[in-house]
Parts: sequence; structure tokens; C-alpha cells
Amino acid sequence: MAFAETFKALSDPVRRQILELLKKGPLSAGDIGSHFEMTGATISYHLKILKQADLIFESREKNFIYYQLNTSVLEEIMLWISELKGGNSDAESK
Amino acid sequence: MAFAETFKALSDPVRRQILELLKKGPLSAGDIGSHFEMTGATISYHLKILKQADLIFESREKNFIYYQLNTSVLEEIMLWISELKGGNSDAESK
DNA sequence: ATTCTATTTAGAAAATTATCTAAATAGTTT
DNA sequence: AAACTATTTAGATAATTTTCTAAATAGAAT
Repeated sequence: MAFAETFKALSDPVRRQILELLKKGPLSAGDIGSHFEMTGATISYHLKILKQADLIFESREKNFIYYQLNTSVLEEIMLWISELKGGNSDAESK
Repeated sequence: MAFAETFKALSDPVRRQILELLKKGPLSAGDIGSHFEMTGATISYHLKILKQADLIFESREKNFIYYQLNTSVLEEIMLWISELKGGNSDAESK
């Protein structure tokens, strides 16, 4: 159940902002870091968590590691939330 | 920005399970607690966090406090995720 | 008014998470 | 191969979160 990991990953504001940055396209770890007042090591830590949650993936090119959004896991989250909303009274329990 | 609070609240497995319990209808704090191996104090702590995140609301009746799902905030979360998914390339940036 | 029941609050301890500095990797360029 | 660049890993510290026990509230029942 990587599900819990995904929610955990999404719970941090820095990580959510990283995802928003990646919305516009792939970025290197350094590029991402330049948007924050943090050391590269800390950014790397956040990237690792996002990676483990399957929210991003990397591709190496030259000296750089580029990160990209992986939207597929977001579907699952949407589904969970959607069911929480939808499953009212006893409509689906039959 | 209660947005961050909501994500934080959703990041804990116990709290997500509480929400799932409430999906079927209102429950008292005690009823909720009986589903977990935790003291009532801890359950109360989690309920407070869910309340602050606007994910649940309470209504007092007799000796009991009943908790209910509040789905309205979930819309916002869905929207955020949905935009993360949808906003690819430069389709909407124009 | 005392006692009982349901729940919360306070304070402390344990566990987890975010951050830093320093060192390690690994690939690039000279 | 030596030096440089980009990034990660390790280990430590600080901050936050989860959990507990004990005490406080508050309403209900006797």
C-alpha cells in the first residue's frame, strides 16, 4: 500500500510546491532548489520522498537529473476522496 | 490558507480511517475510539485535527458528541489535484 | 448534590520528520 | 587523470507529531 506514502508526501508544503513547479515541465534538482531557501541536500530529501511516493520520476541526462511529474498516482487519490464524498447514506452499500 | 491543514490532516492513516468510518454516518467519539487500539485522549486529539481542517464537524446531543463528515473541503483538494494532473504543457498558461 | 459517563485538556515521553553541514558519487570537461 | 559540476548520502540537531497518563469539564442520572 503505497497509498499512505502518497498522502504523506503530499502533506508537506515544500513538496506540493515542487509538484506545482514540475507541472510546467521537467526540471533538474538544481533548478528546483533555486526556488527555495534550502540546501540542495534538503531538496534532495524531499525529492526522494516524492519519488518513493511515485509522484515524480527522474531521468538522467548529462550531469543532470531531471524530475518529472507522474500523474498516475493522483488518480488513486482522487478516487479515494471521491468515494469519501460520494458514498453517502446507503446508496452504494447494497 | 486552511488548505495546508487539510492535507496535513489527511496524511495520517488513523485520521483517514476515521473519515471512512464517518462515511456511513455520524458517530460519537466513543464509538470511533472503539475501532482503534488507542486511548480516548488520542482519538480526541485526532478528532481535533480533523475538526480544525474542516473535514468533520460535531453536534452535541445528551452526553455525547457526534461527529460527521464535512465533504465540502474535499472539493478543494480534488480541484488542486485535478489541476496538477490537467495543467500539462502550456495549454492553460496562455 | 453526588456520582456516573463521555469527552477534552494539559503535560510529558516517544517517534517521526525536516533541516543542516560535511563527505561521498558520478559524470564532464580540460 | 585532475579538477569541476550536480546531486545524493550520512550523521547530527531541531522541530513537529503522535501517543500516553492523569486531571479537568460538562452534562445525565440517581
